[in-house]
Amino acid sequence: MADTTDKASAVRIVPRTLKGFRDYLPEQMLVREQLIETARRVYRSYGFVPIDTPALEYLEILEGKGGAESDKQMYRFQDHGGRWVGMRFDLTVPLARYVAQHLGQLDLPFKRYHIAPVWRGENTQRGRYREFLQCDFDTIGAESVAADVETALVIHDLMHALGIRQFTIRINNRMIFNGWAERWGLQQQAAAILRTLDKLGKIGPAEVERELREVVRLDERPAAELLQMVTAQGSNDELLRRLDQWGAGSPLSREGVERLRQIVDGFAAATGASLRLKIDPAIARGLDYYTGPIFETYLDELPSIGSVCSGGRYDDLAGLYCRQRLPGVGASLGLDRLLAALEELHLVEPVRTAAPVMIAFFDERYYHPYLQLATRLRQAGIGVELYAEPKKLAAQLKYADRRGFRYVIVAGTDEFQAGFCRVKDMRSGQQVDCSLADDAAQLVAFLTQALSERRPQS
RNA sequence: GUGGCUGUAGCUCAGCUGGCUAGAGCAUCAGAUUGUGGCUCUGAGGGUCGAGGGUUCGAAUCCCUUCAGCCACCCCA
Repeated sequence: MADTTDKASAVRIVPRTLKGFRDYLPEQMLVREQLIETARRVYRSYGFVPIDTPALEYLEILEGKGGAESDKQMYRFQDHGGRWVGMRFDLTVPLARYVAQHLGQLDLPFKRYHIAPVWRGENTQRGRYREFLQCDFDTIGAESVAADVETALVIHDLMHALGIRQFTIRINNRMIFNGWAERWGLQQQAAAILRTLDKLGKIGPAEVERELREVVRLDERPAAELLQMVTAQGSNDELLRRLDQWGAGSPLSREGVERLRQIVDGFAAATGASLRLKIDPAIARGLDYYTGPIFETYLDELPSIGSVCSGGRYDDLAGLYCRQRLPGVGASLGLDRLLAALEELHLVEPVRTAAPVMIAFFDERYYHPYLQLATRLRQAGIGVELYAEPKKLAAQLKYADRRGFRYVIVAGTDEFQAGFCRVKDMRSGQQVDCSLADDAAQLVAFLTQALSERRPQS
């Protein structure tokens, strides 16, 4: 028809995606899903339960909760009913609303995990997108250090389960800083000071001091004192001792140091390996709502990509939505950033198939027997893909090779008439014959055995 | 959001100061090998030179705008 022709030659819409928003190819999704599954397993192993919340919230719920910066980055608009709404930029603020709203139905301490996308309209960079997946876990309504220790432990187990061996959880306690600010009457400038401190790793102590003096307008003595604390180096024990001396003039600071000590001790007791948790007085974190211990997790081999799992304690987040004071502690795994890092470090094994076995669609006349064989194997719990069309065997094997199938089943007239099929191991190239008698029992047994053998871990 | 670099085939890139029908490697498809992949050889297909506009006899090449990616600042997962 003329219409069709016109349509084909008419202006085509350019297929494209928004800046910072991405499509995921199957091989990427297979890895993503695997990581998500791992995170889920670890969270559940500590008793965290899943929740979900809407992507969209009333603007008043989200506004002003993550500091001025997240307000600027938030996607906001009026919906069809003229309501001002915003897309969530993290999972912590929605959690606060959620807890306040459902307090009656929740058992405290409430331990939940939440794996969902969040949106931030900031400039993109490697490992930094406008839509990305966060994997949060938090404990609400527990003030004890036990919840802090557990947060560190979950991060530790998480990294381990994700196959990452070279990582460091850096920990600090905001109370130490807050005690200092209190002593000097600088609570008002706290946020600005923290923001400057956060640059320490990048611009160095001298620049930070200069900025503290000139931009934040600190006097010489408090600035020098702060620098002394923040640049302290040494083992966890040494740092605890020094920080304790340093904060001697402030009960709050000393309490913070003591808490840090308890976390380090608890972590060591649980893991027997305290090296992964390192006290770092320079960790500041820009987010305003943290009040206690704070965590950042860096990959030792790629620190430049930033923290892949961060969090901390906030003692009054839900206070904005309800009267009850609800302390909480938790952290967030940045799955997309982690994945970008793993890819760069070549730590992701490319997987292109979801099923390990392929049946070659080799002879059209045996279509039904192929279907029956596939069904039989699936019933036995073996993932099977029947090649989508009858085609040259060489092409099918090539496809199987590229997609990474472990085994290909080849059967044509000769085999079916003799009652067996050939099973080709795609790695070794070797073939074995399996009888199809007795509902293909031999084939099922062979594949079950072969696939259960653990792949050698890289 | 501000500044810098980049954008040529599915991928990685070449194409010098504007000038023949825009190339290579890998990948794809076909054949050599009518029922056996990864190697080899032969051949084929595939390009709005990111998009739009401008300068010019002539633009992948120069200018402007725009979109996207990367890097720095900022902030952060």
